[in-house]
Formats: sequence, structure tokens, C-alpha cells
Amino acid sequence: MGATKSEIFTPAQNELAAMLKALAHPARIAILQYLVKSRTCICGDLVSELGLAQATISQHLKELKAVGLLKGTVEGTSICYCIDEKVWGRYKKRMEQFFVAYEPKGGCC
Amino acid sequence: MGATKSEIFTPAQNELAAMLKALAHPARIAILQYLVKSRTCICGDLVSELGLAQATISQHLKELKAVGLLKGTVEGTSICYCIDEKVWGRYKKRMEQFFVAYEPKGGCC
DNA sequence: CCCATACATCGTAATATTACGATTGATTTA
DNA sequence: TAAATCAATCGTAATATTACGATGTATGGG
Repeated sequence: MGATKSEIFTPAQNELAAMLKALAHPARIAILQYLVKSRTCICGDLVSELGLAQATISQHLKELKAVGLLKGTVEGTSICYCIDEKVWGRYKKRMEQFFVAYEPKGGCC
Repeated sequence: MGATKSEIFTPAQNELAAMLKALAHPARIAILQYLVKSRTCICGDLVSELGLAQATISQHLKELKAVGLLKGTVEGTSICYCIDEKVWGRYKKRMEQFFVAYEPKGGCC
């Protein structure tokens, strides 16, 4: 056992869970927030900004790129990362849809 | 190694990541969506609804209760679960805050 | 009191994630 | 071309998650 049984869930449920998983780490939150805050591409100051090893950060960046949230373009000797607007918007919408589905009605429990 | 280095992140980042982690599994998404859809408390039809063992579902419910999203009250021989409106609202707000922080500006990369 | 039902918890196996040092690959500069 | 720089990848250790059978615990009915 040990592996998530994706087969028994709907594609939408699996996809949403995967989206959330991609964000569910403080380092990845920090990376995204840094990108949001700096309002521009980041070309390699992430390692000094966060307190993690270069290999670890590269791994987190890879995950964020894998789900499409980040784009990386080569910029001379370093690499320029930035948020993919479209994907970010899709994430935002999906989360909203999920949370908005429940309307509190007070009482019951 | 292997453990997340929470010390190096802000409490807000750790908290947000923990929230996302609690939701980052299709079974927990399915449980919440079922509760949302049924518009009432659920008293034990979850095991037949999802295709997971009773112990596994109980474990997922425990996680959702741990972060406060679910309340469980004893209802005779079974247990009645429902969403905690307040906590749900907090989650919703936090997610919105996170996603709204980024405003696309087109170009750059 | 005894049994059935409904959950929770324990123990454990399989798998996934996180982190880092070491190495590799690409590109710029001397 | 050689050295330097930056990031990706590899290999691996530590830890966390997922899933389930077995067992424990409480409640209601007989």
C-alpha cells in the first residue's frame, strides 16, 4: 500500500488535489510570494533569499514548473523565473470554485 | 534530512502550507465535496460512498478534524460530521488573499 | 448482560517527499 | 581554450504519507 488510489476518484478531484499539493510546502509558498512581491522575473537570488541548499530550491522550482505555475527562460548565465499568468489564473479560479460551492447555513451541527 | 525545515519560514507561510496540505489529497477533497453537496451532516455513508477502507477514511477524517475544517458530533450509534463554517470561511479568505496578491502585468517573460 | 453496529486507534508495509552533497551541463568571461 | 558561474540532475538518507487489517471502544437493541 502507501500509494494514493487515484483510480477511485474523479479526474477533477485528482487534479485539484495535485494543484493543492504543488502549493502545499512553505518553500514553494515562499518562492511564489517572492516572485509576486518582486513584481519581476527572478534570476537566481532565491538561494540566498531562502535558507535552503541550491539543489533543494532547484527541486522545488522543478515542481512548480511541472504544474505550469512557473516559466523559466535562460537569461545569460542565469535563469529567469516568473509566474505564468494564465496558469495562476486557472489556479485561482479553481480554488474559488471549490470554496464557493459551500454556502454556510447555520445550525445542523 | 527529509523533514521540512519550518524554522526558516514565516509562521504565515507555514500555516498556509499546512492548510493546503490538509486539502491536498483526492480523498479529502471528495469527503469535503460530498459534505458540501449533501448540504447536511453526514452520518457514516462515507465508507460506502468512497472506495476506501474504513480505517483509511477515519484517518482522513481525523486530519480534516485536526485542522478544524470538520466537526464531529456523536449521533446515537454513528457520528455526524459537518463542515465548520467559520474555519471554511477562514480558509477561503486565506486562499483568496494569496491568489489576489499577484496581478498579471503581461510581458517580462 | 450480550451482541451487533459504527468509529477510532494501533501496527505496519508500501510509497512519496524533503533535503543535501556531489556531479554534470551550459554559458560567459578571461 | 580554460576557468568561473549558475542551475539541473543524480544518488541517497531521513522522514512523512497513504492504506489496510486487526483490535479496541462506545452506544443501542434484544
